[in-house]
Amino acid sequence: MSKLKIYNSYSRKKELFKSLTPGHVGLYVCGPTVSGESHLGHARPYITFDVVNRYLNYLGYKVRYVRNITDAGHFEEEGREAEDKISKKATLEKLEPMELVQKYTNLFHWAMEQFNTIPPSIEPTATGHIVEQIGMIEQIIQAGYAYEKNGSVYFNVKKYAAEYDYGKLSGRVIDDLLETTRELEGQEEKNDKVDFALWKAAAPEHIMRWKSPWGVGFPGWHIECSAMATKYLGKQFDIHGGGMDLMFPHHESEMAQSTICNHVSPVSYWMHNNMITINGKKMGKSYNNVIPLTQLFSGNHPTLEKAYHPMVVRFFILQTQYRSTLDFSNEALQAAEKGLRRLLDAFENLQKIQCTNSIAADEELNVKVIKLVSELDDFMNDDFNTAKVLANLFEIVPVINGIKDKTILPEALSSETYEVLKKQFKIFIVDLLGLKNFTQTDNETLKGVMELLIDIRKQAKGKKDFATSDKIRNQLLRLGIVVKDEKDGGMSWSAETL
RNA sequence: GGUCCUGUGGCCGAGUGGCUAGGCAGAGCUCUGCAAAAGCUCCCACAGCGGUUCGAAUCCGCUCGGGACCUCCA
Repeated sequence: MSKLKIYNSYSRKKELFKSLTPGHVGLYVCGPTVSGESHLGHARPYITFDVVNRYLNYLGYKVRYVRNITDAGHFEEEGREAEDKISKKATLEKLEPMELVQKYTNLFHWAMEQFNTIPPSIEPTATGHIVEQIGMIEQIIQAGYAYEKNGSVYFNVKKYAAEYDYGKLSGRVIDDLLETTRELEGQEEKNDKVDFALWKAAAPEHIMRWKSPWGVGFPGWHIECSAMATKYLGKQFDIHGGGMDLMFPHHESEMAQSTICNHVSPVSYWMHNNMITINGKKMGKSYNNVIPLTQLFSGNHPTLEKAYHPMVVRFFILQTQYRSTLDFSNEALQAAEKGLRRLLDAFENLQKIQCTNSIAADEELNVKVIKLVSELDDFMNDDFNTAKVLANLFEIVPVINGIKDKTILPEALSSETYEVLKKQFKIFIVDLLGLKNFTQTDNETLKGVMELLIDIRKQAKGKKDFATSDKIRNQLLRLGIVVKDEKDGGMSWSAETL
């Protein structure tokens, strides 16, 4: 079998994965800023790295998965507003900052549950780690790579870049950065425009504020990840994940801070997921084109033709390799919905197939199926190519359906093949891709009612009373319940969970 | 303006130089009381122009288009 390879943004190559501590993996993923509601774009990294987490577990690693909650608030362009995003919104909504943060944290957790993501092992908050952040800043100052100005502390990027490879991760050249013509306010404090804040002095109206050796203020954006990753994963850890848009300046700066404090480059493998686009443009608040998750699930948004179940969204995201952009459209989401339903139906039908013959009657088909299944691991090992995994699963779907419809004899495949099929389908669909049925069939009352209706319909059909049987089917359809006549005279039903 | 990425059939998307990706939609057929579902078949595309090669969607160059980052951003 192949071995896991991960595309490392730092080297821009796929590299064989080797964990620092045998049997263990440290995984850090940049979490949400809880100053507002999560949108579709945010869903991608959390679903992507959920699969990474699941797969590493499947490979037998004990994973410590750390994903932070940024609740301290970053600044609007430094100095421009003299208050951070969270405190500003709090005033508008007449809420306590922590009340606001709590609200969006809860909403985020709810959405993650809807997506069937496994919670991280540790979910540290920025506000809970002010002490560690201050400690790190002090170390950087002592090492001579930061300076204090009017109660704020800045990182000396030029000095760092002279000795280390600042810019390599994001493919940036310091000289180019210096030439950037963009004029920002509040830059005059910095010795150099490429320097970034480690600590910012808080203006009087700034609500979120902490005491520090440099006065009352709040931490810079990048330092929280350095502090929390170091605290929970150590000076060096295996994988750091996040969206591509965080590569610069966030991850670049994070790497610089950690390198100075810990005397070693912190991360073995940097992983970055690509963006979700809408009409070709990145979904982001600056573009005013975001679709909040609550609205995506409810369908209550001008661009949405209908509601999309979280499982459909998850499937939609996994149908693409995580390093490619993924374009949102109603058409694409609806295609995903149909595809997912077909896959899950086949998965369910697979469980029902019974077969005991040890020799496959159709050797060619048997070999083909075994090949398709055995490739699944290779695809995951190739930088988590869930798109290819799904493609192979879909290639097996007609075989399963054919057996169910008796156009293919169950004996075509050997019992051993069925065992492998059932086992691997369960592992990949349920355990690794985290997909689950999104139709409702476990409500006991509904079940009872449906049993009755199906019984009546069967009787009607038996008497060729098609008016009655069609009435039942059509009325139920209007309620979102689909009744299907099976080949053997039986009837099945499924209902939307909405 | 700088740096980087990208352009695949009606839509979404895999693609390691040679072999049908896959999903959805569309057409036909089979099954069915009719549907739905399912199965089979068809639609065999790689922005354009050059080049390298026995052979290129895949490598190189140019042109055109799209995007990301350089500022908060998943």
